[in-house]
Amino acid sequence: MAATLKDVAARAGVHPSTVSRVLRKQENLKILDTTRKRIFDAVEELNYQPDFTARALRMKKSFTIGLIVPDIGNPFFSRIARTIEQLGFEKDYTVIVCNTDEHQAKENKYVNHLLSRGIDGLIMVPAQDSDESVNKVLEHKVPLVLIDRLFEDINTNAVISNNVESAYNAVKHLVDLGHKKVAFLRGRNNIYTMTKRFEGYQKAVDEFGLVKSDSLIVGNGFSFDDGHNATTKLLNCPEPPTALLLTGNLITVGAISAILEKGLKIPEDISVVAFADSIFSPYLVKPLTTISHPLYEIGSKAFNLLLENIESDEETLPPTQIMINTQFDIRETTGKAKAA
Amino acid sequence: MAATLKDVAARAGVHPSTVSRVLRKQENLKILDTTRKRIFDAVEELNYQPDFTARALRMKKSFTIGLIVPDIGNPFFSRIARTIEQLGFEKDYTVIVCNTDEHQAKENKYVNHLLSRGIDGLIMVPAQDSDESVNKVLEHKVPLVLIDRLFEDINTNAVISNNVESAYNAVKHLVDLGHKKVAFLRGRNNIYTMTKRFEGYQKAVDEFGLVKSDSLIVGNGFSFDDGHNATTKLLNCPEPPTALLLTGNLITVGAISAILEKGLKIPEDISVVAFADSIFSPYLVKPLTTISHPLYEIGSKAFNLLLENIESDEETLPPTQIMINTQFDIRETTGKAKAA
DNA sequence: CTGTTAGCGCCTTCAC
DNA sequence: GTGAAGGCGCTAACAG
Repeated sequence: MAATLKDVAARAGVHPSTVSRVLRKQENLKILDTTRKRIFDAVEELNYQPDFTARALRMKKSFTIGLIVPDIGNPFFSRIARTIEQLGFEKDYTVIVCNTDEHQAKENKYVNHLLSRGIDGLIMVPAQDSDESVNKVLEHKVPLVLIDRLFEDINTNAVISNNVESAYNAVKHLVDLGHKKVAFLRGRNNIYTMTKRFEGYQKAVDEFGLVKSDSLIVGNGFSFDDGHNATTKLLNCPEPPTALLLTGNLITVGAISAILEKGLKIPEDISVVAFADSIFSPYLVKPLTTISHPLYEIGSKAFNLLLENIESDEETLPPTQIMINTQFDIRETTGKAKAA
Repeated sequence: MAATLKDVAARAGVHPSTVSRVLRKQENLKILDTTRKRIFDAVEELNYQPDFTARALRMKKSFTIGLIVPDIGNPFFSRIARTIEQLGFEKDYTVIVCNTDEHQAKENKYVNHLLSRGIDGLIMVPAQDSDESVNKVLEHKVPLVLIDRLFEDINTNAVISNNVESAYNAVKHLVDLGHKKVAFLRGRNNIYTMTKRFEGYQKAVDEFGLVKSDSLIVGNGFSFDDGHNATTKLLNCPEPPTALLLTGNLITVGAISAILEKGLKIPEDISVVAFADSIFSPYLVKPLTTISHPLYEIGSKAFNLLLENIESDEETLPPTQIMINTQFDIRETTGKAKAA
């Protein structure tokens, strides 16, 4: 078994509490003479490491934060996670990663679990079927920062993107290229980002007098298959759209695969703009025109906001919402609309 | 503050230990009469959740496993992490994710930290500058499974790939296409996978009488820039290679960008085979010929092996090493060698 | 079947 | 400056 405070104390010939003090107190707040050396020697010899669990129990502070995301396998989330973990490391916080797979039930289970673990704070991308778990966290007065999605009727800390504007600009770009019929491939319905992006899409459709039809709004999931199926369905229409607005990494890959399977050319036959954050985007079949996120910025803003809340003496700070601008890169998957 | 066992006990008019038992013991092993109901009611009313930290301290079991990888932002690792987390969830284990960035110092710090946290097991991709941290984990008798890399002189559990064979086959494929001058872009040196892949490369070079030159062995890092710079250097040679064997996701993106910047065509001017695990691989400039890993399989094999070790009564089980075969997909980045 | 007692390893009063 | 005592919330061993 690992050495304990008591062991160190015995070996150094002092009381455990003394060891505890020496090991933790700032180097010399209350100066100790040679005891100090004896203790450090003992620590060295016994290879003593304080027991984190015991300390957490006693201090009601775990130096642990939770990170709940839909899918850490998705580059968007994994790169944000990377940043958060890295900044946490610098501040001695450790992060527990949880995937909800967009399931509310999993999210609830995780939230309960993390709460009972005594995490110091939580960063999460809510699955958003309900606000149950968010409220639970709030009730427990555990610092919380939402990323990418939020509930408009709950005032929480959040780091989100300018979805409406991003989608609007993307469609406008297509309009400038002569497109009149633009499809919107949404991920799961009722998700904040989707609602907002759809809002931007709609606004542009109305403003520029594009073809408006429910048949152009397709998809209901974030996976490769979701993207593939929705696109296939679209392309099988008698008069398919000439451009696609894709709303996620995996959806994008699925859509591209469906287009290629159909033997269509991008952008000659169909243009594509995607919300995508893969490092591979610029090197696809055709370099992909994307709306991408400054992932490091999102991760670090979220982490710092959380840390502020954790370290604040106030029980709860007034919520802060940070808006991050996406980046729009016009590359080669968007081109002139085919003449009708 | 959250309710405690004592609170529940008081409210139910029983002793805390009784509550503890009722809440934990399998539904009816030793049957309790109406006390049970009183307790459950109290739990309900107080919204009681057991404190995980206290339980961990008492039971010396944290239901937590550590996962140390170089960079969770890299799809190879993030997708493995996803699997491990998911399987952990099913078994009530929670996972702490750590990025080493290939730095031994960070790895050591993390290992110490995780150990002092009392993790039940550890899955790691060692940074491999030294075996210090691996040995430390072993000393502490904490179940350990290595992924992707191992130390040949330390007998540990591990899930690795058939690197030698994979690299050999890739080069052979190039040879079949007429290539005589194949470059090897390695990631960080002294890393198990690199050594092995290089071994396969060398074997093929020797066996098929390819051009053998140190100038064809370039690169020393896993980043985009590493891939970009190494490739640029290669292409600036008076007689550049006609094919490249790339050994990582980011290296691949960097290499492709360098090739395109030079105005060269893939595969007409230069062929490319990559160890790559991005979902985007099939849809690159040219669909990428890849050696890819069954990531779910790697993650689940690793997790199950770890779980076996955690749950075993033996203090240490004999180490198991599992070899996983990569998949070779010939797509369109490899073509006939240019006539000299 | 349920209460009592003890203690996991640590930190924090409060004395001396 | 250092020791002693108590307890964070829980479980385990032993009584009854």
